[in-house]
Amino acid sequence: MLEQIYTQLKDMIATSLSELLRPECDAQDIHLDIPADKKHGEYATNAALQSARILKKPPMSIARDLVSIIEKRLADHALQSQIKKIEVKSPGFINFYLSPEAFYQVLYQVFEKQQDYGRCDFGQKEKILVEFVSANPTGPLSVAHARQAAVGDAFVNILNHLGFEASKEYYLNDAGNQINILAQSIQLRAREKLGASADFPDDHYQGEYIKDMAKIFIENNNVTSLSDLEKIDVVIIREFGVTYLLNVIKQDLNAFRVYFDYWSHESQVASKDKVAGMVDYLVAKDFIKEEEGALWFKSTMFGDDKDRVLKKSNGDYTYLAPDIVYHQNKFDRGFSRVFDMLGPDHHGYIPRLKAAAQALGRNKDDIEVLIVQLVTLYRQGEMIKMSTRLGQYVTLREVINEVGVDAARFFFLMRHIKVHLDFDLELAKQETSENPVYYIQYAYARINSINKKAKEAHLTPKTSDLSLLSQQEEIDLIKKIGQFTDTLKLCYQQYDPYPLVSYLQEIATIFHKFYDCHRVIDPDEALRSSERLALANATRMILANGLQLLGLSTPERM
RNA sequence: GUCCCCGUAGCUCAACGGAUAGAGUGCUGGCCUCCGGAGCCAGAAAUGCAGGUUCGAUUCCUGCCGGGGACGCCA
Repeated sequence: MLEQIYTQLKDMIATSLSELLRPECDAQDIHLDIPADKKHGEYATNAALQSARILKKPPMSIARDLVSIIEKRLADHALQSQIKKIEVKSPGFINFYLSPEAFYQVLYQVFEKQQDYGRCDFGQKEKILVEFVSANPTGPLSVAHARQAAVGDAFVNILNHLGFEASKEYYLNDAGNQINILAQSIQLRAREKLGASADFPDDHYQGEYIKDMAKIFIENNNVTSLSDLEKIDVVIIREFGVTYLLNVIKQDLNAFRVYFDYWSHESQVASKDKVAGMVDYLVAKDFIKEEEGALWFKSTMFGDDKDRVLKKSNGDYTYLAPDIVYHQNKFDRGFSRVFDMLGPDHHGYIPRLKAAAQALGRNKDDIEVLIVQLVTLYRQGEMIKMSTRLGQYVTLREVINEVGVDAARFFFLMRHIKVHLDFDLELAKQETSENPVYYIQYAYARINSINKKAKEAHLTPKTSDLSLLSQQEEIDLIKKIGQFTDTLKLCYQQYDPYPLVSYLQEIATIFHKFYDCHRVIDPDEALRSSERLALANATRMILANGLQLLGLSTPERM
């Protein structure tokens, strides 16, 4: 409802302004904002300030002219009953104050839509594929992957709530060079187990889990001697390794409550012949050049700063080649836009991907790359050093075991994706009472507690006379509830679920204040109690929806 | 050398180009005869430096200083 008022009001300001500007020029973009300070009303526009230069008049006088036009138009408009007051404030802002009736619509809507509140057709069912985590199956997931998992999962949930048809995809690099190294690593560790002393190269996977895998492999295949082992093709070991680690990864993700819609295997979607076919296509399009015995993708044609090797002089393809095939595959599957979540070390890869999109005949914005910055783990203020190569890193599983899924997911979500994240394990675990996720969940639990008391008192939520909700804290809460959908849209615009996190903290704060100032169940005022109960339950619905979108639980009690 | 991210309160972080720069934490002091004190209220405390664009800059642009990261015929 507030959304409708917002767009209608914005339209009205735009047309009124263009009346003022005529014939000089057309009205440009109108900004209608929600002021940070509620003293400035529910909405505010800077239209007068912006047109001061064009009209060569003082902003204040433009604002007054604009308001008189708006008021004239308002006279026979449906909006009139929704707007209580229009005010001009120095240096030229126009502030709009809504009538209480406008706010109360929000509550009706929440009760009507329940868990579907906030759903809209904003996304127009656009098919979007979000690929994230996509860690190579060469070891358990680390905390860096964990951040992507939490962010990607929440982001897709939000997109779907906004009316997109978004899916979660994990791309499994099961064909590259690193998989051969994985197989060799297992093989070497198996030899060691069987008594052979072998050098273990630095570029092989050093983690202890490789030794465990070697042991299991030996047992599963009844290998009792070195000669038994020699008879086994390394391909068998490779398959064992990938399958085993894929299973580990899936279990870790499930424990983290992240479930992917699709698992694409490089070996299938980008097989050697498909890659060769893609190269042929690019050659035919003249996007390929040959130099120093290698084939280069002429990505500079599409804005990249240098051309990129696609096929090495030794005949092998680089990572880029199957990746282009893979992205074609995504488009072939009917997705109109694809999002790739990558680590900051891949930011140089973005122009290559955008170039690829264009070489495939798509728009460069059909591939969007979301760079998720690194996570630094701390324990009691001490930084934990990690190295993937040495197999020294904290796994997702360890974080889950130590701080729990809710706290872990929340910590990964509590910063913009573009900034480094400091994650202090002790903070997430020990100071639970000061942990922001509990602050939000506590608000939810409190409402459940109120509901229990209400039931005992035979009170039910009612919205028959919402005008009883006139206290400042009540109005503040209703207004915040009305901003839920806008917040989700902001998440989409920023390609980041963070705004929802901050919104939930804010609404929890407002609720706690409301709770502290006013008794919901007031034995002396049954009628008002019912209305307040309705307000509390609308808040409960928002908290539940928001927490669920972020993949956080909604504990009835704490 | 080129590119990316970040410099805001003691610490960790906010602020679609807007009005008096907000939270948490820590510090000081208050609040349950009552729906859960994992809560609420009050106080002190900040935009790295120099220019530019703008009616208006923490935000955008340029340069500098400082911190982190990336720049392979690796994946």
